[in-house]
Amino acid sequence: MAKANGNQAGTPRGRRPKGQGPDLREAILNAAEGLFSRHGFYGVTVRQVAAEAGVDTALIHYYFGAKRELFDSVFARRAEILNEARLGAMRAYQAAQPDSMTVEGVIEAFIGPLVDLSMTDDPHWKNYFRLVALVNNTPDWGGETMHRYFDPVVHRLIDALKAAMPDAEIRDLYWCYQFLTGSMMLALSETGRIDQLSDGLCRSSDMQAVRARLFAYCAAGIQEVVRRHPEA
Amino acid sequence: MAKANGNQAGTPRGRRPKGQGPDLREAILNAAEGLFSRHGFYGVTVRQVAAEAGVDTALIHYYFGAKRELFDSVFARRAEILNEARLGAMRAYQAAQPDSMTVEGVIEAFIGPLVDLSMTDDPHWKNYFRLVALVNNTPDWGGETMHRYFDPVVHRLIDALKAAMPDAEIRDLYWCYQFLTGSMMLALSETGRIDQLSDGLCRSSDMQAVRARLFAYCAAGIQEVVRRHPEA
DNA sequence: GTCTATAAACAGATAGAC
DNA sequence: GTCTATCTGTTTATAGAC
Repeated sequence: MAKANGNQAGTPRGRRPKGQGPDLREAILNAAEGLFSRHGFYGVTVRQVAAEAGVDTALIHYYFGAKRELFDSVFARRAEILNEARLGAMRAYQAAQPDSMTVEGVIEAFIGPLVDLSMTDDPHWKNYFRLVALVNNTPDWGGETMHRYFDPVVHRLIDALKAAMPDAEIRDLYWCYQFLTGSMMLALSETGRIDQLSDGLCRSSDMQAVRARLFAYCAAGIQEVVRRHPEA
Repeated sequence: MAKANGNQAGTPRGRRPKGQGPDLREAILNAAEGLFSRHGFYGVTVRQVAAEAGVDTALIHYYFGAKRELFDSVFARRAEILNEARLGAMRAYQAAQPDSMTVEGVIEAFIGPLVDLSMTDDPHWKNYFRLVALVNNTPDWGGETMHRYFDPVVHRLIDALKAAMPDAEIRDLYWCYQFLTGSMMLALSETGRIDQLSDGLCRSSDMQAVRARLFAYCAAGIQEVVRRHPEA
């Protein structure tokens, strides 16, 4: 990934269009989100985004500058909303169960909001989660991006887990978080793999099935690792 | 992804070069493997592969044809070896414990060979696992590719889990497999994310730490899901 | 704000010399 | 087998008309 040339002064990049009819800026972001999430950054051309959004390529550069800045705008747009939802859920749970937090309760507060958003009628969140999964799995520049946007809420999770299990080793919690996020992101990105593997018995779009299993799965795994606290 | 034009007759694509000095065919595959695994299919140009391998682009087309065929060749090359290693480990475990298989034992037979190969001095396996993780996370065409190469060994895992837990619901096992593979692939692709998140306390290259935790984590999770057998 | 037109660079792929 | 040279189409990005 090349260097992202910072916005020069004077260019109207990032400004919202006036409130007149269809918001083309949002249309561009939605189109880019869907395409990037399915084909990756390099697998999508600016022209495809323009065609999908029903605008010209020049307009995309007018609003967002370079292609990479468009991608960053897509990623950033829902990150704040998502972080608010998660922090709210975790705060609410910690407030409701100040002295009897369970591991599974903490996990549910951390993952639940994502599953809920994915089950909304709004299909854009599914695209966004696919995109986050893709970034999370990008060794090249994904780590830096995840770090910038999502580390605070993850540290909040680690703290809550530590509160629920005071004897837990911090290193174990970090590793368990990685296992957890791998499962969560794959489930949320709905790759269709499980449909084919199970010959239709399971459908990757079945978020109800995920909800019914993922929290318990992760909670049991974490507790077992903490219980053994390996020294390696 | 465009149509893959089938090999016309007469072209020497896929043939091995004669045994003379450095094997350029393998050099190309190794270069492509490393680059594709880090930047994805569209993020790598044939010219980059050629430069990395120290050959000309024309030679790549001579050996492999189109870019997509090169990618498929990279993916297929180690798939067979990997499947053999896994099937061997699972067969060996089932033979050693015919009547007392544990869930964790089955899991270890399934994941262990990958961790072992990753800990080898040969760095190419790490690249390959990164590549598989990337394909596994590609909604577009990844499912089909995974299906073609890896479904048999996964079904073998499902069967072994069912043997270890006769009362288990098949649907639960498929879902748990998805959770498991998400954790496993993320851990094996060594994205560096946990290094940054934990501020150096954990290193994603520390396969010993993975080995000490992942098996127990997955086994406990699966057993808990099976124990509850949700109906959703 | 939005589009037309186009510049400038780069991609995948092949023909043909050696 | 391997490389030089090149064709052809596409890509990002911008300048400027409206």
